[in-house]
Formats: sequence, C-alpha cells, structure tokens
Amino acid sequence: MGRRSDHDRDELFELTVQAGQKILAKKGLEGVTARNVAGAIGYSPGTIYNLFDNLDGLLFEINSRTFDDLVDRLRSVPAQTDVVEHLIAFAVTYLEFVSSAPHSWEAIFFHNASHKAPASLLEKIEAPLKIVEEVLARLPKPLSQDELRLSARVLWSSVHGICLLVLSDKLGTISMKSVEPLIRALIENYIAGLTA
Amino acid sequence: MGRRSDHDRDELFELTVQAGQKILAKKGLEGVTARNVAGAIGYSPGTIYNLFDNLDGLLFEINSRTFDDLVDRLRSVPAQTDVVEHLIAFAVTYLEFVSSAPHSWEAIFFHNASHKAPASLLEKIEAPLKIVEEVLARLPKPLSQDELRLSARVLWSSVHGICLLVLSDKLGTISMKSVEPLIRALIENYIAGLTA
DNA sequence: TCCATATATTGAACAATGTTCAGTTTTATA
DNA sequence: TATAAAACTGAACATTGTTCAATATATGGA
Repeated sequence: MGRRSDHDRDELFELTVQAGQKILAKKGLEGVTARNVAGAIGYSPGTIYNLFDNLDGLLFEINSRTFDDLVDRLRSVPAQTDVVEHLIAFAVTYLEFVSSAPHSWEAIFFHNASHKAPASLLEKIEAPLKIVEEVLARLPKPLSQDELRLSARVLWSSVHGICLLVLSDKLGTISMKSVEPLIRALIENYIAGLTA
Repeated sequence: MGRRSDHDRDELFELTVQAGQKILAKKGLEGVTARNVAGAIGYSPGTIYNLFDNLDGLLFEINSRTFDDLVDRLRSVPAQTDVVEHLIAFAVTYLEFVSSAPHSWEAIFFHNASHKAPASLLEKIEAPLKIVEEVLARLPKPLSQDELRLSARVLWSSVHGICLLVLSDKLGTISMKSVEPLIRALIENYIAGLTA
C-alpha cells in the first residue's frame, strides 16, 4: 500500500512513468494496464487516475519521452557538410532506435488512444520534422516554406515506412545492414530529384 | 433471433463479413465488436464464434478482402511501357484507395491482433509486393532475386509510410495533389539510384 | 409420420479491461 | 490538539472477448 509520505506528487509521477516504461519494454503495449502499473509502484489503480486523466495520459507521457530521446539522438548526429549524408545519418539513427527499442515504438505506432493527444505531444512529434527541415534548408536550391515542410514530411514518412518494415520483420530476413544501402539510395535520389 | 433455416453456413459467413465491413466503414475499428456484429446480422454473439475462431478471425477475413481489392486495383492499372511510370501509377492507386476507404486501412495498419494471422492473409499481404517485383524485374539492369525482393519492399514501404501520413492527416493540410509530385520524385529517383 | 441424432443458436456467465467515487487514512495548518 | 485538505483505497460499473451448458431446429431412418 502506497503511503503519502513516501513520495511527493512529482516523484510519484516520475515513478509511474518509469514503471510504465519498464513494463512496456518487458511485456509490450498490452502489458501496460492500470492494474499492472499500479502494482509495480505499490499503489492501487485509483492512484493512476490521480496522476493522469486516464491511461492514455500515461502512454502519451511515455511516447513524449521517446520522442525526446529521438530528438536527442538526432541532435547528436555529427554535423555533416553534405546535406544528403546528414539526412542518411538521421535515417539510420531513427532506424537503429526503432530496432533497439521496438516496444517503445510499438506504443507510438500502434497505441489506439481513445482520448486526444495533448498539444505538447503533437509538438514533439513535429520536432524531428523540424530538424529535417533545417537540414533540407541548407540545400543550394531555395525552397519555399511550404515546399520545405512538405518535402521533409514525405522524406521522413518514407523513412518511417521502412522503420515499420524493419519493426514488422524483427524475426525475418530483413536486417539493418541490408536496408541501409537502400535507405541511402532512397534519400540520395529523392534529394537529387527535389533539387533538379 | 437468427433461425437456422434463414441461411446456410456460407451465407451466414458472408453476411457476417459484410456486416463487419459496413460497421468498420461507418464506426471505425472500435465499432467492430462481437455484440455489434452479432446484432447487425440478427444473431447472438455466440454465433460469431461458430463462424470464426475469434473476433480477430473476422478482421483477418475483412483485411484479406481489402488486400484482394488492392490487388484488383493494381492489376487494372493500365500497362505502362515505362517502369517508373508504372510504379508511380501503383503508388497513386494505393494512396487513393487508402484515402477513400480510411477505415479499411485503419483495420490493417492499427488492428492489434491477439491471435496469429493465418498464412492465407500473410500471402495476400505479399501479393502487392509481388506485383511491384514483377514490374521492377523489367528494369534494364539485371537484379538478383534477393535484390528484387528487398528493393520492392523498401520502395513499397516508403510509399506505405506516405499513405500513413495522408491517413493521419485526413483533416490537415496534406492533400493527394500536394503529395503526388513528391511521390513521383521519390520513385523516379529511387529507381534512378537503383539502376545507376 | 415420428423418433433419434446431429447441428445450430442462444444467452447467461467469466475474466479482464478502463474508470469512478464514496469512504478512509494521512498530512498540513491553525 | 482539533480541523481542514489532500491522497489513497478498493469495491463497483460498464464494456470488452470468449465459453459452454441448455435449448431449439433440422435431418434421416424405421
């Protein structure tokens, strides 16, 4: 039984999110139930609803942190003078992250929320796209704001599609090594077409 | 109350699948519950389990038909002498289908089945890839079976990623018209890179 | 025609889910 | 120390998928 003196609200919030992440990593999305999470932190199910509006809220928070993690990884990709090389490094970083933490991404790709995601999460989903836009803006050919926005989205979506492929084929014949040269071809030539 | 004499087993199966499809189209994936489907065909919930091993079975059947539909659409794309044009026509066909029947594709992309999909469904998922492979095989450059397989998958996955983008942005600013030229650039240049 | 057998259908019941909230316990404050 | 505020509980509710004994219906042979 959880005691009020054990943790203040912020600590408890943090504890809950981490318990959720741990369960997600171990049991997958379907393991993240109110009773499981409550049990893991030593509180009763009702307490979850003291911290979050609903269970979706917990998953939104977890997903939000996964995006933070992705953004950190993208930001720490070494700067490349060549735009194409930079974008390829982004894609590979994304692919490796998805591949190494599949359940975190399962929660992002396949969680069917009954409630609306908060604006803060929607912003974080946008963050990687902003980073891609920044790099695309360095292309010699001048692109309008709209062109930049759309082409970043299309490029990232196609990389995203390939992440899904890798994710769905965890036990199959498609490895990172076999996909990387094709990602390279995809990006190299998409950019070539964009700037033609 | 359903009467045994109303339909034989095959008719009832058909009736159930169609009821499922109708509910899916109208209410989305979350509307497809055992009780809803049973109510729609005038039988009790238990009857559903006489026709399918479980509810996933019904959704597998519905998804299977969606893939059949896609394959029909791809097969009726007018033959193009140019491989790239042919692939672009495929992608546009796919995009338009997803865009016009979003809930059918929601069931394919976001249904988290508790049970394993039957081999027959897995084969149907492969069918569009086979069609893409066939066209890729017409490229002047000779590709090995493995190269063909992998590049078809990567190409289709990236188109798939863009379908998801369009699907997730049904009310947003991304239209078919704005995406089509970028799909074109994506495919044109991916193939250029592949055959270089 | 009528009974016996096989099949189809029902619907109550079970477990698990998210969620609520009246009641209890604990802490902070005056 | 008494009172108010906040946190926490856990039983309860509605809704899921799913099962299965009981019932209803159809079939085929005497």
